[in-house]
Amino acid sequence: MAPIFLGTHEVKLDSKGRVSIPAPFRPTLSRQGFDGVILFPSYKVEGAIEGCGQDFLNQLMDSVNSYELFSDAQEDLSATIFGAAHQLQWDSNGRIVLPEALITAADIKDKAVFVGTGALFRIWQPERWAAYQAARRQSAKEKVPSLAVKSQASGQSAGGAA
Amino acid sequence: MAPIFLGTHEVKLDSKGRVSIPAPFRPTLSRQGFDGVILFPSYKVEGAIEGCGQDFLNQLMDSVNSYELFSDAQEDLSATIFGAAHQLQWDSNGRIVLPEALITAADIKDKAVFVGTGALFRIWQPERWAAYQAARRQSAKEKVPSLAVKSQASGQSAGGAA
DNA sequence: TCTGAGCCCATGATATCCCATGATTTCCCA
DNA sequence: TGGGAAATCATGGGATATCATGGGCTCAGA
Repeated sequence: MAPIFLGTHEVKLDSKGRVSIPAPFRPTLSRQGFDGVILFPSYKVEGAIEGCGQDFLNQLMDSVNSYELFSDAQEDLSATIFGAAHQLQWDSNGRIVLPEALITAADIKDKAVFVGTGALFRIWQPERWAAYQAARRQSAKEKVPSLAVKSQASGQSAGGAA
Repeated sequence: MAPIFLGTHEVKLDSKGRVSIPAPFRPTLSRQGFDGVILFPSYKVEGAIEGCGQDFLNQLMDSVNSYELFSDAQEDLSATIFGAAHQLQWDSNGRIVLPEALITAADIKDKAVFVGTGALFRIWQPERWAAYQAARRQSAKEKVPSLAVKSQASGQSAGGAA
């Protein structure tokens, strides 16, 4: 089955910087080979953390490998994504410790929001997520009226996947 | 599981020139045959040390052999990589002694950064890495979006067995 | 004997494991 | 269909293992 992350889940950071991976995400991740997640700063959206499982990472590796060895494009990707990525295994309660670097990058304080975006998910500071979501909605309405209607009919899910 | 080096780890050189191999890298390396690393001056990036395990070296050998025997390209690669490579076994605490030649080449003083780049990793002098990362990130932003999309789109069909 | 490399032990800091708790949610049965 | 029992989940906190690092000791070669 295609690994799919859906929905929005707000969680708290405890005193140790731990967060629970939303339970619905866990089976999807486990199925990909290991009980954990891979996190990296989003290369598309400033201030968000990108999350995925082993599968997506492997695809990324393949993408990278399809480039000529030591090519510029390979360089950019490798240095940018792999260098900033964290592979984190969750504990017996399904929690991980968010790395300091990512907490800073996303400006996360005591709460975080996990947002499923299909093949991967994002982690946001709650207010930022709200703002981003609002902006996206607005943008969709202005630029693609017909899509906005279609998107409303199919529910909330279309909003965050852009 | 695909051997993958991820993340950025800063370590210190002690008075004997020893550095700890970041713990997350060690299982990946051990799985490739021996408890150690192979280091060589980066072919692509001036001032960085390239690191890998046995697997990547084998892969490199194959790729070199695919060039015409005695070609210039092979000559370059062989001389640069195989000639200057060091095979280093870590001690009971997971440390290696960085060879003088590599320390000089990378201009490393008392700190070093291990950066995972997927199939291999790099060792940098911290400031150099920061500068390089910033440059690459910028470059990636301009070039990578199409790649990212490609990778996502192919996600549903391609198995994760890489 | 001197020098250097490798080996082992010590230590503080950090991350991991494990158990406990309250709040929901799910399930089952009447 | 309503109520209650059981399971799941998010969260807290203490105990334990791991890691990075520092320093001393030993053996080999010069």
